[in-house]
Amino acid sequence: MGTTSKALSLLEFFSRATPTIGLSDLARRSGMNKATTHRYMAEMAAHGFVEQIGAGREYRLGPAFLRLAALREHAVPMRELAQTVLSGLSKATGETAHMSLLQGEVLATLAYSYSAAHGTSVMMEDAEVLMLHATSSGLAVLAFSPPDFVDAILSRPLAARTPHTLTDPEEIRALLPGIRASGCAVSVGGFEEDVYSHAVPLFDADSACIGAVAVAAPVTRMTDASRHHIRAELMDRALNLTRLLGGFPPRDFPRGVAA
Amino acid sequence: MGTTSKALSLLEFFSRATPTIGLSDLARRSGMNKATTHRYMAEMAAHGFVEQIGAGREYRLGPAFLRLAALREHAVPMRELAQTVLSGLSKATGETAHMSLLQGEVLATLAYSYSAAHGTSVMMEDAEVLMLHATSSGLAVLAFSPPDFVDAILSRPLAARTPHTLTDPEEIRALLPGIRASGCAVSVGGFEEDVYSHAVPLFDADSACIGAVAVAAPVTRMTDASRHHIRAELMDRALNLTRLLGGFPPRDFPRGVAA
DNA sequence: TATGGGCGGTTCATTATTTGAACCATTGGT
DNA sequence: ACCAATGGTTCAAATAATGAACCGCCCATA
Repeated sequence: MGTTSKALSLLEFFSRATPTIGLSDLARRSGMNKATTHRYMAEMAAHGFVEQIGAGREYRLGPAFLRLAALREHAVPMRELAQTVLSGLSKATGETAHMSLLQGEVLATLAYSYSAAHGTSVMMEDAEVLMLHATSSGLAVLAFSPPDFVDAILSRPLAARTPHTLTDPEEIRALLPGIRASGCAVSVGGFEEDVYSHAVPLFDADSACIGAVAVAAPVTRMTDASRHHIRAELMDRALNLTRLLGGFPPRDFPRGVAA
Repeated sequence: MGTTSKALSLLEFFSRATPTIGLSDLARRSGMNKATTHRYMAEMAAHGFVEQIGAGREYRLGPAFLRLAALREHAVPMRELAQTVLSGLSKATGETAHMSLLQGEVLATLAYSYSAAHGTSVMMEDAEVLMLHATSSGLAVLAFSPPDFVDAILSRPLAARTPHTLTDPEEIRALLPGIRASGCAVSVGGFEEDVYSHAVPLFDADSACIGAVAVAAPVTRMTDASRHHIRAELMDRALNLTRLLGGFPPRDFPRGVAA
């Protein structure tokens, strides 16, 4: 791992929960030397990737990201495409639809859409990070990822987000063939209690899995009929989104509507 | 300059005009060795900052920026950014600085900052609403807005706030090319009597005009020297604010310091 | 008002990392 | 068949990163 990687990895410590981090704190969290941390942050600050704020001189993410995100979106209007597909999906299912992209070993939420069909909906956060083992989206991605990647993920400790989170690597591994066969992963209460979630993977131009689109509903609202309906809509629209993004499903991806 | 800085500087070569760049091309543009360039890009690709696309394996900005921009947006509200820029501007000019955003067909004041340099200052109101035809900010916005928007505004009755308010649509229209050329609009007593006001437009990520930042001074205090000084500071800092907000000035926006 | 512990930031000899000319393997045009 | 590009890799030489100890500061507690 090079110097640049180490510097960039410092950015991973910023999140919704911790939007600003002090120098010592950051050094502690990252396990890096304080001097090293300071040098990295100073270099990134020079490029607008981070900036220091106020009295404590704490660091936070910088303005450069807004500019670069705008350029990215201009070059690849992924978010815009995703948004329209998700709007249609949430409208068709009456539930919350969201899309997340694989970034390293987690999924980052890129876009979501709520439905006004019911008084309650599953709520999402911007830039929320989803564990691969704890969500339907994660399972969908794992099922269509290379074996060594799956091994790498499942060899790490699997944190339980809820009492229903699957934490046994072999149990998870056993689910994957079924997901590969159906093209759709399911998680009940694995990430949030009382959330029933379906997910279908997304693929890039090389048929590599790059993320997933999912529909999340309150468990209380799920019936056999709604499950079937969600599954059909999700499969159809996720495949469409893959195509819109310029990707191709793998040759063995189940194209027909599953039973 | 450290390794990380050099790696990050590679990102500067991506723009709207050149959204994707090949390895050799990037090495050539940056003046770096090809091997070095490749190592940098590989490290940044591992973090999702860039990704390779298609046949030529060209690089483009990666999806990580979308997530980090969302976090930045969450951590730093627009008002706070505006406030710091305005503080600097009022301090530098010794006059009142304010920023307003286009909301429908009027400008809404978002933030302002007074200076303690003089015994008197132009006073502002919170959330004050500014008419587009009666203020320097409004003229700045009109000058950089689409023609149909300008037509819509100027076809309505134009109320006179003071005896000096411009109310003739054609007279206003005639001012716009000059504002476009200089990047800076001026109003003397159009909104409040005895107020001399300069304004520079703000732009979003699509180079659409979203508002303006302005400096308002008592007419009695204005000299050629102070006008020139205000204009220079305003241009500089307004452009900076556009950048901080993740926006881009239009390509034809006058970047150099006007005479 | 001392004092101790936290903070952000800096130093400099030691050390590990970056560096780049030359090198493949491919591709596409002539 | 060739040439000139491309993206990518190698390895000894050279340079840049590293981190324990340090500074000055602020603030809460004694």
